[in-house]
Amino acid sequence: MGASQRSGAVDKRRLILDAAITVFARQGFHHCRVSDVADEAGVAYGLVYHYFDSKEEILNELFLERWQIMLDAIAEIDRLGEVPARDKLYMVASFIIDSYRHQPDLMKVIIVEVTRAANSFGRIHLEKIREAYAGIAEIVESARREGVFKPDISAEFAAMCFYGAIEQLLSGWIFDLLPQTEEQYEGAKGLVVDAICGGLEVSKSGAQPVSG
Amino acid sequence: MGASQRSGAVDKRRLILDAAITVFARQGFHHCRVSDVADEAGVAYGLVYHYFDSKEEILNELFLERWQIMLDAIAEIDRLGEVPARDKLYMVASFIIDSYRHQPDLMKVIIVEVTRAANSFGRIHLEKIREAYAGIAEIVESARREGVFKPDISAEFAAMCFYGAIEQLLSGWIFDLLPQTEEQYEGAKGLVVDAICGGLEVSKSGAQPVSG
Amino acid sequence: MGASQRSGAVDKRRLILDAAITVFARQGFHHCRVSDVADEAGVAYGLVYHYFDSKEEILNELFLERWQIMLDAIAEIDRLGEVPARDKLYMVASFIIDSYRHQPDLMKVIIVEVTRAANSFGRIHLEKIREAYAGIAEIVESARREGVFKPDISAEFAAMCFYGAIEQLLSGWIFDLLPQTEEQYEGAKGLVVDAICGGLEVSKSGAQPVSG
Amino acid sequence: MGASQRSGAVDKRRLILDAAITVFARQGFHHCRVSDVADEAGVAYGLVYHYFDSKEEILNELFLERWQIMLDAIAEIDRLGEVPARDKLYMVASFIIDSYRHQPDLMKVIIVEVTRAANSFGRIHLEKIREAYAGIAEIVESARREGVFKPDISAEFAAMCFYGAIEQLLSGWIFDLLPQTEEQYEGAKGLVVDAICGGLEVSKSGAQPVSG
DNA sequence: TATGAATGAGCGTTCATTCAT
DNA sequence: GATGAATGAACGCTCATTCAT
Repeated sequence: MGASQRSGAVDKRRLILDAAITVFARQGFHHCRVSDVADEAGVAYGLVYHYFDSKEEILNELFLERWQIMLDAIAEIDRLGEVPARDKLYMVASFIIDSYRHQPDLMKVIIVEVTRAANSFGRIHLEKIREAYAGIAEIVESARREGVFKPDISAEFAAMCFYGAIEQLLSGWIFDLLPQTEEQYEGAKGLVVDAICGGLEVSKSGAQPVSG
Repeated sequence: MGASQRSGAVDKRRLILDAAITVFARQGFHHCRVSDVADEAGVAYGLVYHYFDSKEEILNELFLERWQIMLDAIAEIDRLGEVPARDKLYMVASFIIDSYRHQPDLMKVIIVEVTRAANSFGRIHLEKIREAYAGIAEIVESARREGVFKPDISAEFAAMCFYGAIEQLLSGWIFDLLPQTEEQYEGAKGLVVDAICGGLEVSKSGAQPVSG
Repeated sequence: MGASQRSGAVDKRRLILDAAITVFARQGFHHCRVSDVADEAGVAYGLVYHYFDSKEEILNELFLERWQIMLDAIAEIDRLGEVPARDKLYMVASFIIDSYRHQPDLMKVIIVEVTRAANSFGRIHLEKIREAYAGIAEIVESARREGVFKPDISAEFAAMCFYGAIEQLLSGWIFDLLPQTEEQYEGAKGLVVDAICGGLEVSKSGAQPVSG
Repeated sequence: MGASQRSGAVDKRRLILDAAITVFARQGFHHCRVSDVADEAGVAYGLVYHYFDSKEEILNELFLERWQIMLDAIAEIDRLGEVPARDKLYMVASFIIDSYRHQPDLMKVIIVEVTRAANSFGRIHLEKIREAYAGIAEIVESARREGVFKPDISAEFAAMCFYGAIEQLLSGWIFDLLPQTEEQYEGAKGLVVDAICGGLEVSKSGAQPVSG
């Protein structure tokens, strides 16, 4: 943040963060050394400690930076007025999937090292993580109030299912359990919303096409 | 295997495995020492290495032991004849949630340290993990063939959503983001199936109550 | 020594000693485990401690057992009356080389792990080792007194050269730096005596053929 | 290599190597800890691993460093033109004995832990060790071709005897089996050459005094 | 005798972090 | 800012040895 930003100058801090994404994604946070990150960034590893207090702080920053963007996006989607819940959820799914599409390594790191590793140091981010679920829950809750979503499935519960399904898709891509093509990414957006909102079962009402 | 099994005799190997569950769950695999496991088991440090080749092997065994039981359960459910897909999925959800209910620490370890940590050593278990998804996918595929489930959502995709939703619920319990009561556990079984099969949206056909 | 010697019964103690020779020679004393010795002997490794106080004691016994035989042989050769010094030295060389020929592993262990490792635990055997040199020195000293050997080369010095040359030959065989055939072994006996007694240089007196 | 070389600055890498010589010689390679080396050098434990990959690498470097100097010396002596073989061998003996005189600990380490321990890791240095014998053998071979040395003792064999005799002398000094005075060292040079070249026996031709 | 489970001190190695330059 | 030498706590693993059976 406070790093030199003179035009033309290389932002070493950013360089290190980006290198960390690559290295954490490739080797895993616990299986890489600070020097691996420094090497990837092409800087002396002492410099890492000039910009960051610890190895964990790098991960923290990577997570917070990206996660906040998502929180903001969800909040913004949440604020949209006359948009149907299904469309809002499509936008959320879309945002998360596009995040992976554009920065697969970063999302891999966030999911593998933070989101699901919350028992160790990720615990400090639990509140932030919960915020995302809460944001999604609000979308669901609105729909419940409007009678569009079933009343017997709590918004919190529904939000967890929805987010869980998406994160599982990302995990599938991350670990090469699902095919990764542009079509898959794009199709997944609608399908996950269809699956969760419309359900897997064939129904009389049918699945309404998403307008997004 | 070759451990003493006379009634009354303590199986130290089992003791160590159980202690490992406790310690791995409490401190995380990477934040505990082998001596922590030995201490928890009340055995000498070296005995751990008498029974296991490495710290990782303990985790591997914990995972494989439990995961195989789940794979067998899914396979068995899959083989059931005239049972509706929704009921089968209920049984799967039920099995997984009960697994957590009865052995929360073990499931925490499996999810946090193996299932979602597949980028590091968990990688060696990817095939086993994939088998679970495949088992669920078969249930979905049958339902699709019978016209009960939508044809435009692939079985693999649906299985990922379904499993992801359940694992997210477990994560919610693990990290205290969702309330943990017997009612919650029990209710979650039906709700997650309702959510995924019937969808969140209110539909004409309505959500059929599960017969399980 | 005190082991059971009932006819037909296998002497486990001897079994362990022989296994130790094989294992120490193959892996080196420091790079093998007691269990390796037990495995080679086909006994439980607890039994090793029934017969020996420690791993080192096995080596000590192997050394002392064989070395004493050599000391006795040298002493006996030394005592021979009217035999020329060169013939006596031939007999010594012969004895040592035959020892290697018949028990290469044992001699390898003795040379590699004891004789030249005298800085660590081998130090306790220094006196025994010195005895061998002293025995050879006596043969040389007699020859000096009789005027057959040069007076300006002390017997101790000469003994060291003689023994060193032989041990080096054994090392050459042990480490495959010299060809190992029956002819080589046999020829070496005479050649090493020729070299040390007669010298490498061509002389008027010539090298007297050994009568042994 | 990259260590600070400004005058007055201490080369920690060299410091560690020298400390290792002292410690390896005193306690033996297998009976000392890396921390003993670090303590002796007065540096932190980790610094040893900053400069060396392992404990063994330190020994390897100590050996290779010194051994190469000896190989070069032998090669140079070998190349000398009109010098008699006996004088060349005197120079070789002289070089080795002086090596011990000036760096007894280093030579002790090399002989005890590498040269004669070639069955374990020393095996990797066998080729280097063999080179020394080959260098000496060339000197002998030249003498044989010129008719100065006996034709029936092969150069390789003679070289082994010669080197073995010298190493045995060093062993004698190392283990305090031979008196260590400047006179002893100096005298040994000529005596070992006399013994091997001229032989122990009194001959008509007599032992020519060495011109070195 | 014979077994091998049990013990625990010991050691090599790693690596996050500090700091002098 | 930038470097990388220096630090040392921590930890996984080994294995000689003991001991209950």
